Amino acid sequence: MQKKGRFCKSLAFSKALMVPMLVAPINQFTLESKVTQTLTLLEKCSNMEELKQIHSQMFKTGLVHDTIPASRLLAFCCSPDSGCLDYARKVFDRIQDPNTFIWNMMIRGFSNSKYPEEALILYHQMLCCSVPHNAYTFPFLLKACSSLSALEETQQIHTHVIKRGFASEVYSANSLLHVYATCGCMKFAYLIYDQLSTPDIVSGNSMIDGYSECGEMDLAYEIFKQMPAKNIVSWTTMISGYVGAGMYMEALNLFNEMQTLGIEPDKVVLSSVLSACANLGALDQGRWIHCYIDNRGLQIDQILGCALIDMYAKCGDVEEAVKVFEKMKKGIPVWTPMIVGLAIHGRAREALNLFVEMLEEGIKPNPITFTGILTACSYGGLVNEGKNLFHSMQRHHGLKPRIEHYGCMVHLLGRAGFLQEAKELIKKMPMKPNAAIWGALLHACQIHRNLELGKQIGKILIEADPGKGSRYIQLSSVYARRGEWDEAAEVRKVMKTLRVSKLPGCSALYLNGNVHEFITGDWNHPQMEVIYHTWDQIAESLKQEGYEPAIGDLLLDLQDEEKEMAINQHSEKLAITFGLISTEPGMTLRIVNNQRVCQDCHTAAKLISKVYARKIVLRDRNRFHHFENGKCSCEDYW
DNA sequence: CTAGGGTTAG
Repeated sequence: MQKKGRFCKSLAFSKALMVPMLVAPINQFTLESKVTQTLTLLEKCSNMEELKQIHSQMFKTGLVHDTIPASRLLAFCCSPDSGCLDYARKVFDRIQDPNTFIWNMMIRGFSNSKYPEEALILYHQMLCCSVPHNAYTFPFLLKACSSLSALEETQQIHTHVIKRGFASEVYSANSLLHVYATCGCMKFAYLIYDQLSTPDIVSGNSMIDGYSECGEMDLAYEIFKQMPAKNIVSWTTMISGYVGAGMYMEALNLFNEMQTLGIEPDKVVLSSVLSACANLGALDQGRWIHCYIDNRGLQIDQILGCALIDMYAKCGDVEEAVKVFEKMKKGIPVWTPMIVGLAIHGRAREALNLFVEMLEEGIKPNPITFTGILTACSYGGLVNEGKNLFHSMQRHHGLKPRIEHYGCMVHLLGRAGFLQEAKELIKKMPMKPNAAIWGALLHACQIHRNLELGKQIGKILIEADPGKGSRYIQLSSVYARRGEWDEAAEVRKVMKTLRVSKLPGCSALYLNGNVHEFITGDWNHPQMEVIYHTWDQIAESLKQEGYEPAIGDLLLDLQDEEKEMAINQHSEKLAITFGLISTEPGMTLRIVNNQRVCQDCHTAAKLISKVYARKIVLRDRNRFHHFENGKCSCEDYW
């Protein structure tokens, strides 16, 4: 009975015999030569089709029950790229008393798969079968815990690690440490780290990563600094930790230090550094890295290409981004960051064309592609295209719109003046609207002067995002615009009582590799006297062109003169002024600002581009403004 | 066998 069952199962495997022979049959000589031949075949095997043929030959030669060839067979099935875990499972189930090696392999297979929970189930079975553990068991198993963020299971396994005497075995200990670190349990992670008699580089790297994830950059750096030996992973982890925490300058400084020490960067650390450059708008550094990549002949993979294109786009040099994209197009195409890049520069039509081309090439868009393309539509005022794309997301691409896509749509509708429709969409959306959604609607209310709705939304917004200063300012300026000064002042007072502060406005100007930072109202730049004096002259010449300081949105119940003074101190103006006096006539000014550019600075920049015949490329919090000959690429809606 | 990377609405 049992035998018959087995035979039937083996038939299921030999189905592969029906397809043309991919693998030469085994000559049946001695047992030893059969084993060697099978092992050689398994080594050369490159896909499941071949594997199935080898497997069926193993039935014929009887080698299915031989531990070594059977293990090899399983190993192939468990490999993440070309294997097939279902098949592995079937093979495994028919092995009598699998040894530790085989159990480990199965656990590893599932921990690297889409179903890591299966690895935990297997481990449970392994325990039931009283199979001994070895040094490989826990690292594989804990990898599954780490992908599942399964803290409770990790703690249980932790006790097993101790009981079975693996607590001081570095691989097991490091694996445990890593799970705790990725789950944000730095107390436990530290416990393990502290108890290791000689923590190694991997232990340290996991600690750095863990602290970075928790935003504890000082502690992360403390570990980094104290590590007796570091490798490229240590540097990468620390640098990308800084990038994740928004500490881009620290990331670049550390990268420079790394190079001073003669450590050769690889593509992993370079993609992190490129991200830092992108966020800072540090075009020169970014270009340097691009040159470095080319000179070293480093292979540009998808991630690196993505980082490069994003860097060029966010540093204002879209043309260069397009060059990189075109060059990569044949090999590893990176459409999404290119579409996003065109979008933030307001080049909506080009972004749309690229999207169409991408579909024609048969490349599947992902959710980020859609945020990019919807952003492009909203900046370009392409309402119908945007609506159609939004609907096609689910209908044609099987992607459920996420909150950020609704955000794009609120912005798209709001920008075009369809405030009610935007409001309806928020009401209809299947998830709870967040601050970004309300913020987009409120901004549209301000732009289209629907102040009644703006007041309502402003209140909701503060409830949704009470810790953010700019939200109070937004509401307060709605009141100010209506001339309701008492209410405006009241909002400000609440802000003060709650000790919510507003991020100061900051603009950076990049000149010959140096960064010049200006903060609104700050006089700390050595040439500040000259800058303010020059601005007064510029303002005079702009006024002759019809410039009137736009003080209507200012919140405070100040005299007009005082208001004018307040906007004259905006960091954008200081940076532009400094740029005008520090560069040759005709040179493009590149400025990065940390907030949404205000109405007045926008108007001033437009006029300056005409009067002083300068191109100004201004990156604000959300997008780029290219000022040229009195006009802005955003067409005055941002 | 353990550790590191990119693109995400306003």
